[in-house]
Amino acid sequence: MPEGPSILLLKKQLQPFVGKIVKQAGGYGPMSTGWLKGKKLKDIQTHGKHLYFIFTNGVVQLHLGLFGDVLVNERKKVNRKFYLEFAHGEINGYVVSVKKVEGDKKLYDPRTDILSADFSAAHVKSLVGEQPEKDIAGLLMDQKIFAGVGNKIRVEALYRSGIHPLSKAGKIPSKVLSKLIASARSYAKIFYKNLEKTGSNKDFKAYQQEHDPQGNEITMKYLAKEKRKVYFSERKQKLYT
DNA sequence: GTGAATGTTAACAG
DNA sequence: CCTGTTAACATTCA
Repeated sequence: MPEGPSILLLKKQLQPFVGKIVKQAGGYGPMSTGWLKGKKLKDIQTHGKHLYFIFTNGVVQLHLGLFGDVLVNERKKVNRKFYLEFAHGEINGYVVSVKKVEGDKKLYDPRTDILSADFSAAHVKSLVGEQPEKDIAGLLMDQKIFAGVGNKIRVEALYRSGIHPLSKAGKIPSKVLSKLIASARSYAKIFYKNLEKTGSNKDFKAYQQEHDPQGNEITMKYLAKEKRKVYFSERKQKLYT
């Protein structure tokens, strides 16, 4: 379920709970939940694929992994990994990972979040510049550089900016790299809009396709190192080495 | 029944 | 100690 846009939509769906008091918290996860009872949910924030529940006495960081799901006022048959119950309604997390963030250290750097208003293309560009020897496909999945990018956004952003996934980051011309960063952001927004409208995103030009919209052949390559598949057009995406 | 899929992190080896 | 590889987590869909 989760790439950045799914998490952002989740935040929106959870807004009615902001400012409300937790009646009961729990779940079978390893994090203790006693400290949440009777506390007010001050705010909900996101960064990339992370969701944060902000309380006065701590922060709960939630991640959905590959199979995670969060339901509002609904339950599945299996036990909840983490939940918050309020006087009216509840938030139920399944197969999520949860941990408490202690103290008031900075939670994240919004400049790297492709869905944040504070995103900084210049900052991300300089981070990419620090690892010129790496393949661009690998860096796109690095959450410290491109927070919120998942396999789908990666594949589509590379296709839309005409870059071969195995290009060396340092060999990509500055202008082209800027285009890639812009593509990642704009595709994430399309992704979000589709989720909001229809509940799913199937707007793919390359991901899991055999041909692109112009009929060009799409190649699938299995990246053994990360155990993920990338899809691209040999003809339209230039390999920089 | 089988296999694949939007992801991270802990544990281990070297 | 640092770095890279492997296992674990556990669900839904085709």
